[in-house]
Amino acid sequence: MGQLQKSIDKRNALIKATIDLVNNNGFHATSMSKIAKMANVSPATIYLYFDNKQDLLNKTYIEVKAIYTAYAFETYNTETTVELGFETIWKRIANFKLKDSKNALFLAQCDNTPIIDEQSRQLGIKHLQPLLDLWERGKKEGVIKPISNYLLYAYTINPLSFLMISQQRGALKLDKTHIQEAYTAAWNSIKA
Amino acid sequence: MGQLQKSIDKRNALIKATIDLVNNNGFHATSMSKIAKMANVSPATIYLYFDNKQDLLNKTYIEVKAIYTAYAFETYNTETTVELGFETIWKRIANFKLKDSKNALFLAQCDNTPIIDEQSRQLGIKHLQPLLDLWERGKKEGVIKPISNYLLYAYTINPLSFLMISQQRGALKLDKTHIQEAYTAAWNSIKA
DNA sequence: AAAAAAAGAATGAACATTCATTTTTGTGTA
DNA sequence: TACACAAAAATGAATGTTCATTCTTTTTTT
Repeated sequence: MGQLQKSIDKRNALIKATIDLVNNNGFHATSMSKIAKMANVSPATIYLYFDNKQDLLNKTYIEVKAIYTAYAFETYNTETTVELGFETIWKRIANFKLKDSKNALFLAQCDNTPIIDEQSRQLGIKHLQPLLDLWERGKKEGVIKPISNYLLYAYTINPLSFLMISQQRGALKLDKTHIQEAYTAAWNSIKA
Repeated sequence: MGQLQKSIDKRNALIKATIDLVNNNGFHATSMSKIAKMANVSPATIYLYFDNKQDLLNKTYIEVKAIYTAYAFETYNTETTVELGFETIWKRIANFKLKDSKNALFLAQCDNTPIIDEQSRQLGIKHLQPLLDLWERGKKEGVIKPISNYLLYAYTINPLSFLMISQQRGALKLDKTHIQEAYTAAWNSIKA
């Protein structure tokens, strides 16, 4: 294991610790010392990898967002029909939120609070471009209602965050049947 | 203006300041001194009205939630049809989120982070009971899909939070047309 | 003039960040 | 291979600040 690998491991440990602690206590109750302790590192070492606490949070957000969207679009092929393409992406996203709920919870928290820099937030949005493109095509083909992408997102993708948080809090147990029901509800709300 | 009135004014000022500061900076960056300053009060005075910072936040949450649900159900009449009843409640909620976006934003932030005590969160959920009752009736009458209340909430009410946050961030300008489109999408996703 | 409410200053803990050293790593030389 | 040694990485302790909360005194109310 070379030097570079070791550095990457340490960086990853810091990011993982940040996600865990922010998920459980929120950003405000997560100190640099706690992050350092959980990553088995000295507090001072964090500053070799990140400028400061805010920078650590922003970079963590961007990385998690990238993991999320890479997963979401992995099986998506731009050549398919709009309906099938949408189902493919939607189900990947649903799957991600259930399987990788730590990362999903972290994103939900960042997206609903002012803890992330606006610049990092904008950067995160760009990753969703393939889905926006698909929706534009769907509207042109008359398969999807001619409404704004914000409404499309609000009624198809965003509800998954709510369900994931509910499940995380133990209020709800989602299985394959629920996922299919949820997909049907999502598609019904936006199909032309 | 008697003593009691004066106390209530001060308490209200503290709650208002808490909402404003948490909305703009998040809970972690909101200090008791700043809250006191914004409410024109000494930091020590806060402790005459609230046990501590967490208590202040919990009580603020409960109060805002009560304002929200009082508004949501104000024009609702349990005697109407499920469809009309749902439309009535949904549009009141939409209206609240647009007109009283400060309070709505505060609730969204509390509902998506661990800053609120679980006990206060549970208390807040109880306020929605009339809507849950309506949904149960709708399922019995076969007007609404036989799916869990979590799914019903996720696809009808929760998207409004996303739209409100997007509007708040200046990414979106919602008008009456959008509201009607959003309502149609919401209803389409849950109607039997 | 007693009681209640409010105030500002004080306190001690916790925090983000920096600093002075120590440890580890990589490299050129025998 | 073994060693010296410079550069890089990592550390624990120190720093100065900020914070929630409390304490003592002052102001207001009855």
